[in-house]
Order: sequence, then structure tokens, then C-alpha cells
Amino acid sequence: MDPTLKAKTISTLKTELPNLSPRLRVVAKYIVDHAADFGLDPIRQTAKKCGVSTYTLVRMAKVLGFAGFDELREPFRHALVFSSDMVDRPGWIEDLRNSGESGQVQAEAAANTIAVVRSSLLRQSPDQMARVVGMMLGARNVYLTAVRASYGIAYYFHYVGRMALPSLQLIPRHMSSAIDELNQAGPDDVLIAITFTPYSRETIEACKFAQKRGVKLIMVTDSDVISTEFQPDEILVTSVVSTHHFGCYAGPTAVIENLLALLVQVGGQEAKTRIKTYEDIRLENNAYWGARKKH
Amino acid sequence: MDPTLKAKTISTLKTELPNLSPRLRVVAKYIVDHAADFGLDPIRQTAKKCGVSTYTLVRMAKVLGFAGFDELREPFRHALVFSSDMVDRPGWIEDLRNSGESGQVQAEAAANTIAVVRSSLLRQSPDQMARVVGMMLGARNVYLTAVRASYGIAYYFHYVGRMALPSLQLIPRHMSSAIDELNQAGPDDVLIAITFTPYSRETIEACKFAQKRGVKLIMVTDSDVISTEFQPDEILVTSVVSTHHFGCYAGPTAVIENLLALLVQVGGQEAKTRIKTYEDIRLENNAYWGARKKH
DNA sequence: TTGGAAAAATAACTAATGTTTTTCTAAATG
DNA sequence: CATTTAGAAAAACATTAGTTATTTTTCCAA
Repeated sequence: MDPTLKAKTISTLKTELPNLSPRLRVVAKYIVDHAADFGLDPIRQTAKKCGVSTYTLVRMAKVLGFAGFDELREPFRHALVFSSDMVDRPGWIEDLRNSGESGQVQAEAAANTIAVVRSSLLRQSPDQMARVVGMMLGARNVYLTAVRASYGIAYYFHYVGRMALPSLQLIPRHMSSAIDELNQAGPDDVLIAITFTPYSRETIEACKFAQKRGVKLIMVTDSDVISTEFQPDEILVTSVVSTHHFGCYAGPTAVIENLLALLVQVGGQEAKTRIKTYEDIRLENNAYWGARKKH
Repeated sequence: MDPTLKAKTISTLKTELPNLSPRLRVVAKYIVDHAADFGLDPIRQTAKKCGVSTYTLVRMAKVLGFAGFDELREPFRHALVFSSDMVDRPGWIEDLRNSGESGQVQAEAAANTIAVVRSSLLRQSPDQMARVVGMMLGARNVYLTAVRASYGIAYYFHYVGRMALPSLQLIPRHMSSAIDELNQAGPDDVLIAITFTPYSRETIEACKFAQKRGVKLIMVTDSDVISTEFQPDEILVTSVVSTHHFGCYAGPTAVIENLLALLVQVGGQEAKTRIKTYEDIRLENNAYWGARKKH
């Protein structure tokens, strides 16, 4: 099979986009934006994902000169297997891999971490990030909740974030549940929930509760689809795939740091002076080793 | 779906290989060696490729605790989509940068994060990592201390790490100082301290105290040279350079996850079964939303 | 407004895929 | 040596997938 066929098809789709009928245009855009999923999914699933009938996909194939849907999808399939072998491993990772058994484990983990960070960052559209930051800055209170392993990154997010955004609150604060602390929350507030498969019961329940109250809901998680019982206003999808037995949280960490960078930028001078006062207080209270008080 | 399932399955296949029946062993080897093809191919094709009947593949799935072949293959399918994310779309950072002002900030932050993660991982020599893991596994107690922003990643490290290494303890536990809890510590113990410029006074003091007691000292920090007053046994140097006002902790997070991967690997079967019991307990106590108890 | 053509959805159909049942084989056991 | 049992293959079965035929919708021009 022609190994460049996938690239050719994508290029054709892009150039032909304006000439296509409405539905076919939707399909073409979907294929270009989700080449990997398109290669993997069966026809009905792809149809569902772009809100189109199965036959529309068949027509898409015929318009492009393929005999049928299968023939259109095949190059995308091939590319899947190929890319997984071809995953770009820089030299230093290869060197690591060749240095004994534990070096191999280290190499796999390192390669995976970089991949996870990259793909997590790649997925965040600037529009959505801007919306999320806007929601945070506009809210009366921004609640932040997570448990278990995710609590670590929530703690970090809060520790840094509250300097730029004083309304940021990490819940539950004490030995209570997040729901207790959402008791006063309403439509002016935002809840950010961080959880990954398998989802923590407490966190999901806090989400459901919050949404019932009209609180705006932002989730940092690993899937577009969590539940039919509630619909987050924004979902920041990150990758937590790992080589060992636990999820790899470097992906979400990267996305959260991205969010922090934006918060500081959009927060403007006000945020920056506030951060400065935090720094000053720490200096005055000898929080840092070796640093002198300024006077 | 559990994003670590593929890694778990491959690891199980490797360890169970000797206990399997002849045909299943062939299948297991095939899956480990051709994970990508296995994810893509239909059952008959995989059966043909490893010269067994389709039902042998179904049995393989059942032996591993899956309901059927489909369920076994699913994580491998997911991995395919993920790895293709990696190769696709070169220049995405450029596209980001050209999409408005906040896109530019986002692009800078993303590029910075990737660079920081890369260089942090690159710096860790396999020898040193092996020494560190060896020290951790050999210690009576492994104390872990950090404050402020670093506390988030220490919390994460501890939450995950203690499943593989029960002697791992996050200090201070309560409203006390780390030094209080190091009172009983001695030469059989290890202290891991996480702090970055400007160094937290409490953490550095804990390091000095510990070393005076003969406790072995491992530091995760951003420089080879901290102080002349004490000399850590091992220093894991990570990069925390950032585009905004705060350090970028994705680097240290990446290194710590690398360490976790090694801990699990070197911990061997014992660690894996311990991790399993944690999982079981969580399932039984309804910690996860939507998950059923196994019986 | 109303034919008519293009676009799209629906539903029926055939081929393939995963699963299950049945049958066969060979090694282990008494 | 007969019997049992686990492992594996073969074949039958049910489901799902891609395709094709038919109907419905949309939109434009007469």
C-alpha cells in the first residue's frame, strides 16, 4: 500500500473542504482533526462522533475516489501501527535503554512521560483555555477539589494559583466532604474537579451536586465523556497513560501549569503585585534559607 | 478506560509467561512483541499470525481476567491512538503561537514545559537512579519532606510510592516540624527532601539535622550545589525554569514518576501484589464511582 | 408555490468478527 | 491399560461491521 496515501488524503480533504457539501465538510474536518480515531473506529462510531449517517461516510470515500469506506480508512489504519513503531525516540533515550535492565525501564518511562506531556499540552485549544481562565477570573469563588493521587496536583495548583487568584479555594479543607463546603455555592461560582479513571466517587458526587446548584463545572480528566448524569461546562482532557502500574500525572501537571501561566498573564499587574506581597511576607518571616530580610 | 491497563497487561504477560500452557505462551509472547499489530488486527488475523485457533486467544483473555477477547484488545487499541498523537502535527506550537495573544502565552508555556521535562529526564543517569532506588528499598524508613509548592509533588510521590514501598513516610505528618519526626531516625534510614530555589528553611534544616544523625540524604532540587554545611548522598537535579512567575514543577514531577516506575520494577512481584491489595480495598469500599465490587 | 435534483437519513442486506459449543488430542493418573 | 483431564482445534452461532437500496429532506430555479 502506498505509504503516503494518508498524507495525500488529508491534503486533498483540506483543499477540497470549501467545495464539499455541508455534511461532507463536517466529515472532512473530523477526519483531518481526528486522524487517529478515524483510523480505529468502526463506521457507525465515526458517524456518531461527527453527527452524520453512515452512508455519508461512504459518500465521502466515493467522492475521494475510493471504492468504499474501508478503502478510505485503510491508510489511516496502517499509519496507526506504523507510528507506534516509529515513535520518535531521541538518541539519549536509546542510550538509556541500552544501559542495563533498569535503564530500559527508565527509558520507557521517560519516553512515555514526554509523550504524555506533549499530547496533553497539544490537546488544549487556546479558545477553551481562554474560556476557562475567563470563568475563573470572573467567578466569586473558584472551588478546587480532588482526592487521592490527584490531590497532590490540586494542592500545587491551589498553592500557586491563589497568589494570582485569591478566590481559589481547595476543598475539602478539613475532615469533611467537598459537598459540605459547596453548600453556599451558586451560579456565580466555579468548581474545578480533578479526577482520572477510575474516577473517585467523592469527586464525581461533588460535580453532580455542584451542577445541580448551578455552579459552573470545569473538569481536568482523561476523557471527553464522563457520565450522562452531568455535563461539565468545560473539560480539559489530559493523558495519563503510563508504563507502570500507576497513572502518569506529568500530563495534567503540565496542563495546570499552562493554566497558571495564563492566569498570571490575564490577571495582569494586579496579580503580579499580589504575588510580590506573598514573596515579601515569606522573606520577612524567614521562610527561605539563606535569604536576608530586605530593609 | 484505565489508561495504564496496557502496561499492566504486558507486565502480567511477562511475569506469567512460564506458568502458561504452550499455546498460550506463544500468544503471550506475540502480544508482548507485537503490541501494535495486536491492537489493530481482528481475532482471526492474530490467530493466524501466531498459528493458533481463535479460541486460544479468547482463552488468553479469560486467563488474564478479561471477559473476552475484545476486552483484552481494547487497551492496546487505545494505545495506538495515543502513540499516533505523538508523531502527528509537527509545528503545533507554532500554530498555537499564531492564534492570538493568549495563544502566544500558552505556546511559550507549553514549549517551556516540554523543554523542562525533557532536560530533567535527560539529566538522570541510570546509575544514580539505580543507587537511589537501591537506597530506598534497603532503608528501614524512607522519610519524605517538602513544604509549600513542593509539598504537592511530595504528597503525590508518597501517595503512589507507599504502595510499592510501605516504609515511605511523608513528614511532617501533623502540625509539627519535620525535625520532630526525624528524632528516631538513624543510619538505617533515608531522607528524601524536595526543594527548589529559593530553598525552604524548614526543609534545609531537616536535611542538616538528618545528616548529623547519619541518615542518608537524597535531594530533589534544581542545583548541584546547595550548601557547604551539608553534603547530600545523592542529588537529583531537575529543571524548574518557567515563563511565568513561578517555578515549573512538571520537571521534578517527571523525574519522580521515573523513580516510581523503577520502584515498581525493582520491587518486583511483592510490590505488585501489594499494589493490588490497595486496589482491592478501594474497590470494596466504593472509592471509585461506577465501579462494581468484584466477587 | 412547486417540480426536480442533490444531499442526507433510514433501513435492509451481506460479509466479517467475536463468542460459544462441541469435538478431538495427548499427557497425566489410577 | 483404561480413565480422566486440561489443552487445543473445529465448527456453529450471534453480533457487529460495511454496503446497498429506498425513502426523506433540503434547496434552488422555474
